[in-house]
Amino acid sequence: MTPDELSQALSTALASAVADGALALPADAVPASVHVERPRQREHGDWATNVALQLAKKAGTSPRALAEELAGRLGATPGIQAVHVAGPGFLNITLDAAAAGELARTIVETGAAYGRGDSEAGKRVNLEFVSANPTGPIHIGGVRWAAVGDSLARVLEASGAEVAREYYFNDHGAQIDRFARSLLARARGAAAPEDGYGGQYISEIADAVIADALAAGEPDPRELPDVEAQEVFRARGVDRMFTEIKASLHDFGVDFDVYFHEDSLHESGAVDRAVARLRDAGRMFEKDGATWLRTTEFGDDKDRVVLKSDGEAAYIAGDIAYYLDKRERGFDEVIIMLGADHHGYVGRMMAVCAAFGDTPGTNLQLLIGQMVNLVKDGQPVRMSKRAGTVVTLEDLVDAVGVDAARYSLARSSVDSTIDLDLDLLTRATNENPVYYVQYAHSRTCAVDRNAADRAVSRQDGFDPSLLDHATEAALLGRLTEFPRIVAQAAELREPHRVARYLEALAGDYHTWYQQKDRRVLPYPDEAVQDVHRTRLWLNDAVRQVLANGLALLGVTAPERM
RNA sequence: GCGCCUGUAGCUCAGUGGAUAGAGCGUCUGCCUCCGGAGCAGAAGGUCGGGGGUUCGAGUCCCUCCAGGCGCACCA
Repeated sequence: MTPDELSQALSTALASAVADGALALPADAVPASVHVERPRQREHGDWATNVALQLAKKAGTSPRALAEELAGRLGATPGIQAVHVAGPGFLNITLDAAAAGELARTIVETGAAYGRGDSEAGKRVNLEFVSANPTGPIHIGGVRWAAVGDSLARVLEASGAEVAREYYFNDHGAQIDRFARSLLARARGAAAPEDGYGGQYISEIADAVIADALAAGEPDPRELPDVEAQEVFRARGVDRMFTEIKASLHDFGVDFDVYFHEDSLHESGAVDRAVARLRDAGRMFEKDGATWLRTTEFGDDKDRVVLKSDGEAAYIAGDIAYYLDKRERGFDEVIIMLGADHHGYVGRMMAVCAAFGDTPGTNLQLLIGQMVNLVKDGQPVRMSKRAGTVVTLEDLVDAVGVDAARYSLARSSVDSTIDLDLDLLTRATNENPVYYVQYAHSRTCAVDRNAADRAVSRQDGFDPSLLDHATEAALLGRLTEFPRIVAQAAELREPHRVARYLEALAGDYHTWYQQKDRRVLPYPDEAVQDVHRTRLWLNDAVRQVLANGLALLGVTAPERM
């Protein structure tokens, strides 16, 4: 019996009580589905509901009386072993072992599809994340979005959404000019320009640009006049950086469907078109020689300049055009993950969304994530290129590997600032919970290998009623939750819930495994019996769910460690 | 000054109104006579930042104060 079926049974019990006149509840107060949850305390059964507490007042009765009424009607339902009324009016439900144990077979037979659902079905989602500027390698802050964003995309896809992963490549404007000037200065052995970029990578990129140009049969860009030289360093430098970023993300297991170039919006006239459209809609006004969007009309705290008094487009003009472009490509939900240092954009971007006649929060969703801090010896370390405390994506992967990096970044809520310990990165990595989960998975695989040797197979003799131990009930209950966890992670845009779930599941598995009288394999002097075959189903169900969950996080599920 | 986020065990963090607030790491005590000890069982460790309020019930919702982070451009 699944939680959905149980919820349905409760709903039916309520409806019949109302129909009988046993319950004086208005028909519209009967919930279509009753919320059931896993109680924290094992003694409280497999499932619990507070529905009696919530409806008692409306029904003009006491919570306990209502609960008793429901318990009586529910007791006869097949698959339910016991229903108890507890505390102020909780309904605690225990399923019979066979009904619960059936799940092991269901999961194994469903395979990789177990956990998938349709809660986001029919949605076309554009998910933008990372979008780091091409003026340097991706540092630790961007890596967090890579890990979380890609997992979110996977979770949304598992819930039925069609997802495009998109990277906004910021290759237009003053930052890029500074980048180009920095490359040129370095190439000519001059000091970095004021507010330019000074990292070691600048030298490497500058050298690469020269090599690329020469290889292409072009003159040495250092010898060109300043303006032309800077243009060569800009174009080739950005291209180099772009290639590097793409490659390191790929090595991290993150591939984008679209790398969108900001420059293209300006070149194609998309910016002009978007601005014209807002102007026609009466959302723009002129003041002080500039053209403004009246974002205050939609809740922003101040109006925004879109076209500066010198005629140039302000940065937001690109964002406006980009948003419109995504919508015109047919995405009904445009999601953008941003760092906390960009949270000031929320008001203006939501206003842009509304100005186009769209619904903020639906057509446009901005997810703000907090920053990653570096910590050494318990003290915060400012990221500084000169001090060598910039941790890039590649540094992180070199230190701990892709699995540990992705997992540790994806297992926390993005609302929390993360402290990353520099010493921990360079020391032993076994403290990462990813190993706890992966170990559980490889254990299930070890059991499978040994089972094959002992000729224990899932061929015949599956008897779910044999899964009657407390540790088995706990494990089955946990396995039941997986589809809900995935749906919830998608709905709330919180993929870290998957990681936390896997840790709990791994814990339940280890506990079960450790029970000496619950071995999958018979002892040497013992014959293979149905209990062994049946437990193998459970073992394999756990393996499947661990594998499915790790896949949602972009982490491997090793068969051996 | 205004806005967003955070404050939970020694540390890093879970906990979208439920019952006795959890995990990992760290500390202490046990467990390899058989499926992998990267594991398990147990112990110690908490005014859930403070104070009000809503509710049958608040770590969770509301108000307020305190502390920390991040923002408040005709920069990108």
